[in-house]
Amino acid sequence: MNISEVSTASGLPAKTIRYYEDIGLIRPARSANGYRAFSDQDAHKLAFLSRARSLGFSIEDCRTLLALWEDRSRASGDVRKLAKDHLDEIDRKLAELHQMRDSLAHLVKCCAGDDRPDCPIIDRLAKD
Amino acid sequence: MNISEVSTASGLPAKTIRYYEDIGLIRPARSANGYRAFSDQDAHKLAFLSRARSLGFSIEDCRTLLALWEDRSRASGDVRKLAKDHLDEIDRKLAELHQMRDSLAHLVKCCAGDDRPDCPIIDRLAKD
DNA sequence: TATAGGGCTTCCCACCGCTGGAAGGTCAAG
DNA sequence: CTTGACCTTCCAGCGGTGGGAAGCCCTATA
Repeated sequence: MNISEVSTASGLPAKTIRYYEDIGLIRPARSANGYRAFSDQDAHKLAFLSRARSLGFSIEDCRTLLALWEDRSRASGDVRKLAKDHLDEIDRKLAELHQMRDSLAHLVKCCAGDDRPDCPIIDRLAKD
Repeated sequence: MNISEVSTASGLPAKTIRYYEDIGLIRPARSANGYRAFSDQDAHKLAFLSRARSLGFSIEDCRTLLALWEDRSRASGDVRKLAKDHLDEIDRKLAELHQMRDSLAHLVKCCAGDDRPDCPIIDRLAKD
């Protein structure tokens, strides 16, 4: 398989796939002409990576997850811990974003949004 | 005021303040010794920036907000639009994060997290 | 067989918003 | 006179791509 094929199959841009090789997440073979030659296993890995990334795992987490995937004697506890830590991090970000959203929504609601200069949003930022 | 003083006052790291000068958000004067000499107005601007950033506005949005703040003939509608667009963006991110969180929470809940290798998290990522 | 087009390669730069560190000038206290 | 805290500039790097240049390779058509 050439890169465009695994790209379509995995949903990852070719650029991203080359980057993943650069940082050692995958090691596709090379054809005689220098083109990357992806095996089915490479394609599976890329699909795995694509799904892990879409769940928000960092590249380093993905590296660990790949290793755990390939380790048949893994402990599911290790996977769970990684996922739980990530979940906690997401919850932290969610709380932060919610906080932002509520403040902002309140300000937007209070602002007349007309031609006059008076603006509670600016006032809040300036806090004068 | 030297940089450490406005840093403490605004809650922004000195590095960040220098960066803000670099990109033209503030233009503090200079003392004879080459040190930045911040006026009260500079300090106000930095506090404004700090609050705007903590509401998640991008640097470019902050630049616009600063200009609107200083424009006494501004239309509050312009401020409101900026804030509303940002709010919509936050809502988009919140939805995306919620989606991640729910998928991940489900998987974490389903995983035994013990010494055995069977793991629904890995299974989902591998989708074999 | 020549040529046109697409796909592939490597390489380097840009993005955002800082952050760290090195190398060196300045200032106030002891 | 030295120490140490503060300030300066500059350069590099983070994550995770994306854009684009320069150049090779492959296939199809004229």
